[in-house]
Amino acid sequence: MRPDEHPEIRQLSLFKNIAETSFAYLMRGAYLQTFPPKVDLILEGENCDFLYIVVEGGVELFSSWNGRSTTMSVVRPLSTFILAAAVKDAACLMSARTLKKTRLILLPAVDVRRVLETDVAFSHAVITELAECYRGLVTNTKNIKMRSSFERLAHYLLRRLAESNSECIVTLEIEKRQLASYLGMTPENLSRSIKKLEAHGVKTNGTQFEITDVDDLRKLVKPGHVIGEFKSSAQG
Amino acid sequence: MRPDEHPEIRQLSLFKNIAETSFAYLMRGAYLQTFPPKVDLILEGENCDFLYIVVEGGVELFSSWNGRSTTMSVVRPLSTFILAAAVKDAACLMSARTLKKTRLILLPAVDVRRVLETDVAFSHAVITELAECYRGLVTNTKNIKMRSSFERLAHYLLRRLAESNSECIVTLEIEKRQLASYLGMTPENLSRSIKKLEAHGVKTNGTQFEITDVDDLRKLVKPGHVIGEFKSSAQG
DNA sequence: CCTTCCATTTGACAATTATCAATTTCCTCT
DNA sequence: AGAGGAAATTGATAATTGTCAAATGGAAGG
Repeated sequence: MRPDEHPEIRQLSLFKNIAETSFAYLMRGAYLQTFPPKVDLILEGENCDFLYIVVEGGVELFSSWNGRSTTMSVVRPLSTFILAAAVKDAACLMSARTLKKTRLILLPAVDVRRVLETDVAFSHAVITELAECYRGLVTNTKNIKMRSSFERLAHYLLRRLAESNSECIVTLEIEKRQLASYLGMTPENLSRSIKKLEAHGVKTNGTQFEITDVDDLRKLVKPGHVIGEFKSSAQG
Repeated sequence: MRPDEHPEIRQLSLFKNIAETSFAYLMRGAYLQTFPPKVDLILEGENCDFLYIVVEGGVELFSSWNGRSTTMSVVRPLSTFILAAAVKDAACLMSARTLKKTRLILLPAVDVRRVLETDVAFSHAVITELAECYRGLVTNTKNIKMRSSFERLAHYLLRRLAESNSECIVTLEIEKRQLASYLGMTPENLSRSIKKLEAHGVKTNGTQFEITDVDDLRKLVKPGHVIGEFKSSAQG
């Protein structure tokens, strides 16, 4: 891939401060590839050969066991995923599939580990990234263990609202059954929870959510204090 | 603290390969301190001033929200905790308290970040450590989301059995209510689950568990394939 | 040795969440 | 536009998990 093909990825926190030669080295071995929707990219248990960058589209990280399956995270542009496995040269703990048509950059994990050895700035960026992924997951785990599914939905909406430009509109960017899986509930119960939200200042219409009474939602979520900062996603 | 006072900590993967001067620098600012049981060490939300090393005893990492509380991890000697917050100079996402009389080494987080800037070997060790913590938490999250509380208990026992020297004996090193919280269930339900285990090749006596039929347990846990590697704990 | 306290256990019950089946709605493809 | 298929919703029911209260047991301290 030509390094200048997607100049925006140079701005990723992982690459922003690394040496030009390091970046060029990484780009030399990089693929740019476009995948259709619902394509499996990674099967958990397999060794991790690439660090992935989502340039366009979206990728779902999920896990399956014994007939069950759960969405761990949804990765949007521009971000990387499966960094932890790539640097450790270890088996992936999550599977990955495209949500829709998706453009990805694949960096060979060997190259990543190689640059890690030579570029201190890259090491530091990886440390920061991993620490953020870890802390995102900590918040996630706290959510799952301490909040009910209804509260998790409310929390999710507030988080999305904080990320959005709008004062009161949140538009889901994933299907509801994937949201349900991410939140650790069934699609049926998500449906019922969404209905219950109407009693708490949220009007819904398909994938659109209008928060008419933020304070009411906040009463459910009780953010700020400790548990859930409004950012982070965790996709190491 | 005298660097030679606890030579074993030099063998921690975090410090094993760092320069002598780096290690000495870290030790120069280090405290060695002994705490009684049930002492609060960290309150989540507060900024993180130290990287902690458990030399003796045990520390519980937990989180509280809205009257609820959950054990996130139990840290045993010799390990560090709260690394992610320390390197990021960020607020702690978990609280910490001693389980029993505990001897800790406190490394000022500023010193840790300082050495990070100068010692490449330390950077690499931190990367590995953070990646492992992250992956531990991923496994944890998968457990909580895909297994029932009874299955989580069975999984926990097998994990502890794998760590132990014994062929068939597992001795709990934490109180049952803490185990319950760690596993995401109530003490009452843990009690009932332990009883249910007797039908699956486990004899119990207080904190002692004798696994008389490992295969039966394995049938419940279905390990190996993907979900749960038998190590890791996650205490970034 | 006894007392006291607290963890654990047990039982009854309630709340939450999942499952199954049947529609309905929405999206895509022709 | 219409048909087909998948997603979402709804209702009924079951399973899991949590809550409350009481009884038991074990460990620490006098």
